[in-house]
Amino acid sequence: MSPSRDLPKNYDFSEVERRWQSVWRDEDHYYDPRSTRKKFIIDTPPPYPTGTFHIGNAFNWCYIDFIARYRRMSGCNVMFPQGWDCHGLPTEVKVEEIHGITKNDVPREEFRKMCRELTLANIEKMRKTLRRMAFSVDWSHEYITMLPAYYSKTQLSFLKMLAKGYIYQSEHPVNFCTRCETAIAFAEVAYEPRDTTLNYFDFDGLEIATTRPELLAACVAVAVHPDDERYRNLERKTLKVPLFGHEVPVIADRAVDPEFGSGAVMICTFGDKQDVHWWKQHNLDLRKAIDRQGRMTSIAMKYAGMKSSDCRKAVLEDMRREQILTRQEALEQRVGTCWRCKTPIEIMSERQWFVKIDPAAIMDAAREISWNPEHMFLRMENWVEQMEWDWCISRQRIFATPIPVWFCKSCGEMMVPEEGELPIDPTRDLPSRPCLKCGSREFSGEEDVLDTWMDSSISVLNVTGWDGSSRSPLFPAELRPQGHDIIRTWAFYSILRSVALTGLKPWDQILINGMVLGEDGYKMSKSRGNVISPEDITEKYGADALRQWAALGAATGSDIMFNWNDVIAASRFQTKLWNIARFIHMQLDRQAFDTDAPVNALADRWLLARLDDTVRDVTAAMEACQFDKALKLIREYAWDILADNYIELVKGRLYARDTTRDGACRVLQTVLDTLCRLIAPFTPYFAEECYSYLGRGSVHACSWPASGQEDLKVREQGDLLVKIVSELRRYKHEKGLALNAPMGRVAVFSSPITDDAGDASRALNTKVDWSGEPPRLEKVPGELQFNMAVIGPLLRKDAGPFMKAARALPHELQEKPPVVLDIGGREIPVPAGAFSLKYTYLEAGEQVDVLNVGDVIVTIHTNP
RNA sequence: GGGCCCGUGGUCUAGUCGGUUAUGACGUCGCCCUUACACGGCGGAGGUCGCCGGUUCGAAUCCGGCCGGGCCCA
Repeated sequence: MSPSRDLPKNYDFSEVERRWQSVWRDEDHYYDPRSTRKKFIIDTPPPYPTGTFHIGNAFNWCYIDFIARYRRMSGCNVMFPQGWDCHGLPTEVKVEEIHGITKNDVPREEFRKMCRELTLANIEKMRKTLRRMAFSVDWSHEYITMLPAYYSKTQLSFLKMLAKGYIYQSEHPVNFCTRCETAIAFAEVAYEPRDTTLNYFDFDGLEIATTRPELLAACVAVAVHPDDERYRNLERKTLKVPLFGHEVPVIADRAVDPEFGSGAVMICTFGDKQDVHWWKQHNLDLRKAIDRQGRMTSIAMKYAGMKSSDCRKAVLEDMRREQILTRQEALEQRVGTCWRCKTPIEIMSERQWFVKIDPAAIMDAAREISWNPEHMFLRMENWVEQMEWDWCISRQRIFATPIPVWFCKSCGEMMVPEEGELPIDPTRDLPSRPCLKCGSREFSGEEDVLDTWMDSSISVLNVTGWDGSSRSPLFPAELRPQGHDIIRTWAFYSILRSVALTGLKPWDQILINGMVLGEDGYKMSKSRGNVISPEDITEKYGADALRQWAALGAATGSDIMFNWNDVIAASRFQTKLWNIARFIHMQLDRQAFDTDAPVNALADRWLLARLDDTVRDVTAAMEACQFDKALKLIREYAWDILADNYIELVKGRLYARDTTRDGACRVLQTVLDTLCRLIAPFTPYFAEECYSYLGRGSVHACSWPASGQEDLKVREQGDLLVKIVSELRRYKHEKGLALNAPMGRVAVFSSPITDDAGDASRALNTKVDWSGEPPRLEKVPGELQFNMAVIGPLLRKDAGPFMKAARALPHELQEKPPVVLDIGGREIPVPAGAFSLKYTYLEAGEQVDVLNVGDVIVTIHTNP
């Protein structure tokens, strides 16, 4: 049964998108575990549930959805899971804000419950946006990292890596945020420019410059450059630290910059990363002057208990009073800060948990992955090459996956749970067995929790069904899509964990998308006021238009500026295509046609040949994730080739009463069907609506169109036909004739086309005669035209002299080229198609205007 | 300071392992309400492809240097 083909005059995206969203079923996008089709698993990024799915997420998801839909149509069994990366500080802060408490005011479990409730509400809001955008998510594979089903896997992965020796605890300098009161990893350190003061002071007779006077109590040595003549006599001496009085050694090290400050540096534990190096290298003492809350410790003596910033002021004041502060200079420096709260980080020595980093193994796996765009691989390489410390995975927070270990209270032995007991919270649960070493039943649970990246870096193991014991047949995944901002975190940690737990790369391919910038070219931010949400756009122009913007706004991997113009252009394309569909259905309904009619007319065969080319090129672009190219090709085909050229050319035939229109109807039906399929991954609502009028079910259940053999002859002849008609249209325009006005008789000579089924004639509203013979006109030889694509590669250096020699030939030889050509004493063969002679024509007998279209000559009789 | 990316008509952008007249969109100007579409059609104007040098018969494309912008990292 055929549905009504009475397409509404206007495409109402809002009504259409709402309708199909309610019709589509989640089950249509489920991965089928029993299927024998080729699997295609996407390790999608789990967003942080802030409650808003922003445009950067939407951009990222558009890429994923284009691929998921394309792969499904290509016959793959696609898994497009949706994860939520829940744990972390922002939620803790938000909960404290909402409830007006601090995390220490309520029991840990109570606080976690508040975090979970907020997170679930946020997830629900974000799901709505995902559905509105028509992302074909497999909701049966949704995962939420804060729920036991997921974090028991995080704990399992911890135990596995602990058993394999990847994880250890150690007292080691770590980056520490004193506001969040937790250690953080290097990847979480953001560097920011700050104005500070460089303070010169007298250090037991030696001038020292420091930006951190508050760390004087933590001073463990003074360093100078070994070649610095000024300090030659100081080596192996000790100096007395001002205000504090302890003795520290003077050491020589080439890493000291003699140009900076006074050329003498005080080494503190720890002012910066360089201090850590010196401390290790020279076996220096450890003096902790700042505690976890950022307050001065007892070694700071009279300054103990002060905040470090107050201590800094007090120390400078005391230096001034003792007249040892000699001068101060303004200095701009880059300070490491906590990426969440922007508090300057301190480097502190603390007992922490670490994951060993094996750069070689990680790079081996990274090299096996195909990176798109390729140069993104370099970002990974650069990051791995400069890794210096292992990955600190312990955090002193609450809303996170607990580290699943206990310590025996009597002997200190570490105890871990059985795998079957997971998940556990060691601060609440107790081991099922007594201490293996001493038999005690008294334990203290580890209070530290895991870095959130420990959750998200096993996303691929989770979706491929890893259970800790064996490798899942679904592993590795086919694709990891993500932004370039998290290569050093998520991509890096995922590869590390995959190598550690399975010995394999996590994915075959990684596709990197750029960042979304505001309309002004800057990063979107509330303070700048350039934020645009996906809902702003879907309300005005619909999800399909937004999706087109994502595809076409930038080449894959590049950053993309948001641009209303592109969204508007996208919605116009939909309007255009809608009108094309309306026109086609009108023609199909106007008069019954034979659906098996032969397709003979040149224009009809040409349209199919061009469709075939388009399918081939779009498919190649989709395979390479070049969505801009793919969508551009589709638009060109629909708008230029189909609407502006083909339809204009065959309109007359379509309006005819006879059966010459049957072939065109048949072709139009095919083309509309194929176009809907090609556009389906990009504009799922629009494609579905258009396709529904064909009465062939859902376009999303269709197969991706296949391309056949290229038909070069039909393509060339059809291109020529279109070119001739468009040249004649321009001719009419220049003569001030309306395009449908009658014009003088047209004759085409030297034409490979001898029959166009009368299409040109009807389109131009005049008689058109086709002839393979040359015209009987007086020819005047003109310019010689060279085909550089032929000449260049064949003749190389000889190309220049060759062209010169060819130009010097008499016209007869230019017309019919000789076999060889003499260039300054040497004879070289003349390649086929190297050049052709262009003619101008004079009127002969009757008055005609002449157009040259390639090698074809078109005459127009000025008197009809 | 290091690594990577980018610089193309007024604006945004394609092309970048060399090849005839440099792609498209928006804007702009002119003509056309031709029975799918004026959210349309046809035509035009507008470019030293950041600058300088090199390689080459030929460079937006390759190489070197410089200038400017961005991202990441010291």
